[in-house]
Amino acid sequence: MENTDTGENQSMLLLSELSFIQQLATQLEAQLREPSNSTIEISKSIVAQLLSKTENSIFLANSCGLGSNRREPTSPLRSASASPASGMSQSAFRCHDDNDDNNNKREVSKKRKTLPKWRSQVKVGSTGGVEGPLDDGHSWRKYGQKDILGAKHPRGYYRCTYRNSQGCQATKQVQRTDDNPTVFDVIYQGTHTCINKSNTRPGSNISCTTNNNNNNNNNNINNKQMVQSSHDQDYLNSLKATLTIKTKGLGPSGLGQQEAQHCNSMSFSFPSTPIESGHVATMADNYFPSGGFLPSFANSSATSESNYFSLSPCVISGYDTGVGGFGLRKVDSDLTEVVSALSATTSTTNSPMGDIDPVFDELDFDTHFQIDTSSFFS
DNA sequence: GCTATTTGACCATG
DNA sequence: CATGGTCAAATAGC
Repeated sequence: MENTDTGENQSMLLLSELSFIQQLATQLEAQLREPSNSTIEISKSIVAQLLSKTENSIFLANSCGLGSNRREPTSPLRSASASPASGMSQSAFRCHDDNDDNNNKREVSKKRKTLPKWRSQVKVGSTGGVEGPLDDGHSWRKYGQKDILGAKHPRGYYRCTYRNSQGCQATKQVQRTDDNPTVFDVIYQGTHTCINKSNTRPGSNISCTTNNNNNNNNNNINNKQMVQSSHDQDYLNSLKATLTIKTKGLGPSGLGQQEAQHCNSMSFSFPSTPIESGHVATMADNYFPSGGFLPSFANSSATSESNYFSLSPCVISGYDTGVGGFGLRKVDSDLTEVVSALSATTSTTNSPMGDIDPVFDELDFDTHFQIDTSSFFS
């Protein structure tokens, strides 16, 4: 139905993104014009946002069909065969042409998604704590489990509980690592477009905007996005003020290259007061070129401990070399039991949020989008 | 009775 | 053809 409406909203969103990019560029220029001792940091932040917003804009343009290819990833790793049969990718990203849903219903779903992905590693308590860590602030429903070749543990497949009611396309795969039973690999796919009512944690959906623009949320989404955009800077600044970043194992000096930096694990210590997930999200937004695609780190579950996560991309040794373009090293793992238990106790508070290692799926951005995250906060 | 999970089957992809 | 991702019927739990 309101296809055009949705399209317009997408366009509006795109415009707002572009507008924001312009503002950022202006700010950057101003910074460079009047350098201060914080210029570098600020500039980096701005650049990060620029990248993020640019990517976002590209994505929006593609998903809205502004480009010739409706959704041609900037680096078509996995979707190399974006064959016409890729009904899923289309429907998953459908911007305003979902009226043929009825026709493709079945076909659609079994297609592999080409939604943006990112990976997190979540560590649970060594005590086998099933609690908390996987509660990322969203409600997930398990829809499958699969034994993965070479992995000791099966992989669990989850989708947003509100998939049906709100059309939220977010999914995640959870797998326990072989190496460390307390560590789970979580691969998020797509962003939440749902309004998670059960989740009272503020901001858990803060940036569920970019890809799947559904139904009637468009206006809200649009607004949200715009608001968020206008606050990104503030968020970033406040984050810089409040975050304590510890870089393990490597001195900042030694890292000349992005790669090196990627191999450094960084951990962020949030203030004892649970940070607003909105902030987290925004930070993630700034960190992740994918812009709106952020994992719900906001492991908000009222756990103070959860306000900690670390980035250690190097854990992902197989960055983008592996399977199907999602460069994840196949971590053998399985999460299922834990997750199952979790789903029953998602509200548990003692979630020692483990390590979250965001890895961006090449799907939507090129490798040059790698951002020197280690220097954002210092 | 409703909702979530389990699990075998189906299907796309490489 | 092997593998991984998803569906949907059966089952379990509340």
